[in-house]
Amino acid sequence: MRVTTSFPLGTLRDTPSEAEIISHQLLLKGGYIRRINSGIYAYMPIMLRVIEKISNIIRKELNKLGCSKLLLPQLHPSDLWKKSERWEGYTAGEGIMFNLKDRQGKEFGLAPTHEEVITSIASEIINSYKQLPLCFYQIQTKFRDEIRPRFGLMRSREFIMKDGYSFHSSKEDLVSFYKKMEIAYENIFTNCGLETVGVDADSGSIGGASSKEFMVTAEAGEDTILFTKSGSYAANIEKAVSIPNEAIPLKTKTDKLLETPNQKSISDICKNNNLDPTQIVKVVLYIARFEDKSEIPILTCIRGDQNINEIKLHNLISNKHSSNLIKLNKIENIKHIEKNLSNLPIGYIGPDLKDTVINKNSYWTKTWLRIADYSASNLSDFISGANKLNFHKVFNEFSFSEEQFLISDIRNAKKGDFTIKGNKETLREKKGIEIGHIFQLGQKYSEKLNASFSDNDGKLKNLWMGCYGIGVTRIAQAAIEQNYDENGIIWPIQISPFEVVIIPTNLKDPIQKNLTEEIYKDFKKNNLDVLLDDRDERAGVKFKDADLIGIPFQIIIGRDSINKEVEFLCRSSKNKFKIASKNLLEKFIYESEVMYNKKS
RNA sequence: CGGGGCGUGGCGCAGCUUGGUAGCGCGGGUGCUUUGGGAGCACUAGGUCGCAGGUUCGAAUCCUGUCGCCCCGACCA
Repeated sequence: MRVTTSFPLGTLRDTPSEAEIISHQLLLKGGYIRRINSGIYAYMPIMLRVIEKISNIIRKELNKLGCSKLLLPQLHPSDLWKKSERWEGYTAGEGIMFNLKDRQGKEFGLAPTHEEVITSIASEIINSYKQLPLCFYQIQTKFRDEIRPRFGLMRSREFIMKDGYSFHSSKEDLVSFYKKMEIAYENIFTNCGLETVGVDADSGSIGGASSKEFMVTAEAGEDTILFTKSGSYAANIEKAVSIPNEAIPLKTKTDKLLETPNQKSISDICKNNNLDPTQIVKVVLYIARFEDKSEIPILTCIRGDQNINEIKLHNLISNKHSSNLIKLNKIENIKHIEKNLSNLPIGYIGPDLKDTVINKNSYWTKTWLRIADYSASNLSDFISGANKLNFHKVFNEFSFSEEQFLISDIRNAKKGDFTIKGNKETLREKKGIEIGHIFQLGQKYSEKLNASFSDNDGKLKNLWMGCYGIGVTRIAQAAIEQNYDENGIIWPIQISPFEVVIIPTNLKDPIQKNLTEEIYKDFKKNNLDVLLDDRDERAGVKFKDADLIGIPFQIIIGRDSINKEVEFLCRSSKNKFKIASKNLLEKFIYESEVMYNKKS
């Protein structure tokens, strides 16, 4: 490609002020993307080449696994989503699905994901176990009306994703395919030149049993991952389990009230009464709203030094209830409290808070769903709220009985905790960017959408499903977050828009011009990804742009042209040397092979 | 949704406090010089100052409303 005739660069001299993180700044400054609206970007020609490289790597690996590529519609009729019972949750309130009506008044959603559509198709074309397993995938734009789009392509409202869906006749087959997919994913990310970590993950609103996320570790990441040094354990903090530090036993052994005026926080109580946070049980109230419009008040207990993991809590409540849990809010809004609760001593609530505080005329369920984390239920002597303003209470031999409490893990694991593996390893913490996620969905969608097949025993059974996502545009940005320097991007060669850029320093010199053309044609003839910066610009401008856009190799054609010599420069190592032009092609092929193999 | 910030030419910004009809740097165009790390000089094009009201002889500037964007949080997978 020639910059002047077919490949305009569009680099910027100043960084647009909207960009906060380095990868976003470099994408904008390098002319890769342009913002059209909040979370909506145009991919410029140079960006599209990166996207296509990533797509090709994905396609090769998935085809090896026997997956078939297809393309599904993006406009989905609401009835499909109503069948899976996700329409309300995805459109109402803070749902993320853009939705609209056609001229007939029929409702549609703009696809954030494709489980419904693919399951509906699979149910039509799969009749027999003999057709299984099958895996379909597509690479396509997804739409999500994010509450807060940010960081460029990291969390945008329109983004390109590879999503794949597999169908199986048994759970065992699903599990074995899932494991193959896990390896395929590792290959894909390695082939993209990325360093990733696989972690146990929450399966979220997609649903399903087992799930694993692939993370690019980077400071700018929005997820927190907990892991051990040895690699024996790695999980997203949303899912991570651990053993908290030991509690300090409470000395006071008698039931009594503790006057604690204006001591609403754990730290206040500890400071004023010479207590340790591990001697306190913290009670947090929530209200859970379900798809069927019912609302259940939740009372949670956890040890004072620990924090509630609302995702675990969400999943726990969701599993205990037949309708979908749409929203879980802390009870802290004064208007809500006044409307539904009476005599609630905020800041002084204990695990034995009476059901009678819930107003008779409230539309909430009239009993608390009481949930205790293990860290609380393991305590029998502790301090907690006395359910009386300005008083706490010593609880002595209190029992979190299973009749009254749902006892479970609803705690946030944190760095420094011991793992549950019993090997005395402690957890470390890093930020990560989620670029891939694989799920064992099970039969959730095949049941709801009635997708069944005849098994070899002649019985009609529901399909077993897996689903597998990769954020294509997110990979591109994550790769930059992992590979840049003060001059710009340093692409891994596997996903770089070009493998090499030719920079003639003075095209007015006929000797340089001729040599440039000679070399460019030679590279083209050998099917190499080569960009020729044939602009009538000063050399410095072209050097700056070449560094900024981050092509891994640069060929500089200058004064030494007279001797048929050029310079060959490696963007990442900054190594630069002179070479006779007749040896250039061979040298380049060798060096690029080394670079490809180094990471893949 | 809560908190903070910002909307002035393609990009980055100043001007606003104290109203007088818009400016700087980069970028664009033309010419000459220059030519290995974002060149110099000269000329030049380009903006109804987010939008709508209001105050005033006069509004980028003051007032009211509104829209949008960015950041932090809530939330979300």
